[in-house]
Amino acid sequence: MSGLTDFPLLEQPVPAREPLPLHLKRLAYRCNECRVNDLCLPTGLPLHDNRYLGTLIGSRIRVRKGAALFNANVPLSHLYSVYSGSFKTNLNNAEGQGVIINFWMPGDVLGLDAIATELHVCDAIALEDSEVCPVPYHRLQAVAREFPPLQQSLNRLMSREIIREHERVLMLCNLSAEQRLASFLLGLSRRFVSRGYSSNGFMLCMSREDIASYLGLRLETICRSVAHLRGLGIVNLRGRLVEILDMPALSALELGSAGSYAIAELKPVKAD
Amino acid sequence: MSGLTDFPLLEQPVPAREPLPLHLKRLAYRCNECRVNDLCLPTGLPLHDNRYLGTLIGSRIRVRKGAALFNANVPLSHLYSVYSGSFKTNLNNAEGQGVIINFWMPGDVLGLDAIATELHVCDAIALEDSEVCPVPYHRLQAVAREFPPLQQSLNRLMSREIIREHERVLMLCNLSAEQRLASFLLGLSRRFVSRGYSSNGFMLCMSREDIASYLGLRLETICRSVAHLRGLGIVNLRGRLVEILDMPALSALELGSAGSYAIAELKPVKAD
DNA sequence: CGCGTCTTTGAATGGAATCAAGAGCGGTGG
DNA sequence: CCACCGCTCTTGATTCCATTCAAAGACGCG
Repeated sequence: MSGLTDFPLLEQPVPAREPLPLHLKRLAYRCNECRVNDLCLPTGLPLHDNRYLGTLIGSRIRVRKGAALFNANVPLSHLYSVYSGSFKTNLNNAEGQGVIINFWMPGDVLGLDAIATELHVCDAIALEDSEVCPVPYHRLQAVAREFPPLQQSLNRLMSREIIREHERVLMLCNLSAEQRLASFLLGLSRRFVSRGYSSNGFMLCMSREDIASYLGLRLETICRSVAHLRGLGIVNLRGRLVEILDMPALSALELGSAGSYAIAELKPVKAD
Repeated sequence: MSGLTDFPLLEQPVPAREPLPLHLKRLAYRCNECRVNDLCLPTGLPLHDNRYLGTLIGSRIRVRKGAALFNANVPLSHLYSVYSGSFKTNLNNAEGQGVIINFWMPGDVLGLDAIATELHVCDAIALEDSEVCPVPYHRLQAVAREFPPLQQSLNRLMSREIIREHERVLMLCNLSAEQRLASFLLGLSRRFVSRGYSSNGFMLCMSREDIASYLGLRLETICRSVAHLRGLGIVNLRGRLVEILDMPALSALELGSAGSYAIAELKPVKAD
């Protein structure tokens, strides 16, 4: 609204090909060395060019397990990129009904849904002790104006979030409880892989109730579905420790009986 | 990617305060006189300034009832703003299961979900003979670079779409069939109001099956819920003609029995 | 160890899906 | 004008899956 005058940095924009002033270099380096920069805002930017980002991102913030990173109806000041740990975002209506909108892992950017109104719409709660990189939103806008690839990256993040919600709706409308759970585990697995972790062994950072809320079910239904998958020998899931034993079978489950994998042939296996 | 060279217009950007060349004026005028420009891309732009938009928006395209404006997996060339008529967008998975992602009315902008991959993810089908204003996407990016309020407007549209999906998920996870229908009718009503139409009398442009898909239900369930609301004397809904008889009661239904409006007191009314 | 929280499992219930049949509606053509 | 057709919509009977209510077990933490 008020133009660029709030951001003295931008009145002398950094020339793209000249060496950076020292005070920028230190911060810029942070993104370059970050393990998840390819998932975060720098997505698609040439790495040597995220000097622009470096001028943006403040020092990391620690959030204790159970604490809120932000709450609904609070003005949007920063977007937050998860550096370590994990979060859930929660949408509540006036009557106290709520759902978990998403779980967020390192590299994910929180707060995009607040851009429309400049008020947060969700509560963001840390699922474990976590760290985030704060990105001052108005400054981001200004920098993105000077550096179009950054704007593009932001556009893509928002669009991808729309698509993710599309897929969630598809799940909620078409899949049974067990299919939803299979889909959830596969989704987590893929996300761990893209962060360099194992695809078939990982730790859940959320409770059964959180999973239920995310999948549009009750926690008892999650327990029953877990028990069933365990009985089929597809996953070994005890407490929050997940081990996927038969990835193809899990994928077949997610897709429903139409899949090429013959689910009917899976026999229950006695757990020892 | 390829910079500005594809867009000769932008190599001599229009100075913000000088009179527009004639060839721009004609098109710009179109947005100014459009009945829904305040819902569309020009949202929040000073009207005298949507000269920039005028350079963007091509002449309107007509789409026949039942025809596709675009299909999934097709490269994103344009965003489309609905000028008249209405559309549905459909997301299908590999197994042929699908859902309706949204219904689109004049002023709504279609295609934002394609920005991440530059491929459309949905099919967009006209529900009646319709007209859209095509907005070439790459040109839009370039113009938005020169004219930041336009970029802001685009950001807000995307963010609002994320929020809309949040609310849809909340509905799918928490509301009964009848509450979903109430919520759907109220949503339509509000959208008609913001377009200058009656809040309590309108025509549905979609079939029962489309409504069912949107609400995560079966078409028989829609029929039953409609019959029940009719029996309660809350709506007069016959075929595709909707008349909301008791708006407060409908709102109370949407919110569930926790609302201040005493649903229990509503007695079934004999239809004549 | 004891407490509270989270998780598991069981039995009964209920709401929406499914299966099935018939009614209404609009368009077409004789 | 009416008969016919296809499509959408409506209603009924039954089934099934997830919810609800309930109680006990496991786990982590002070």
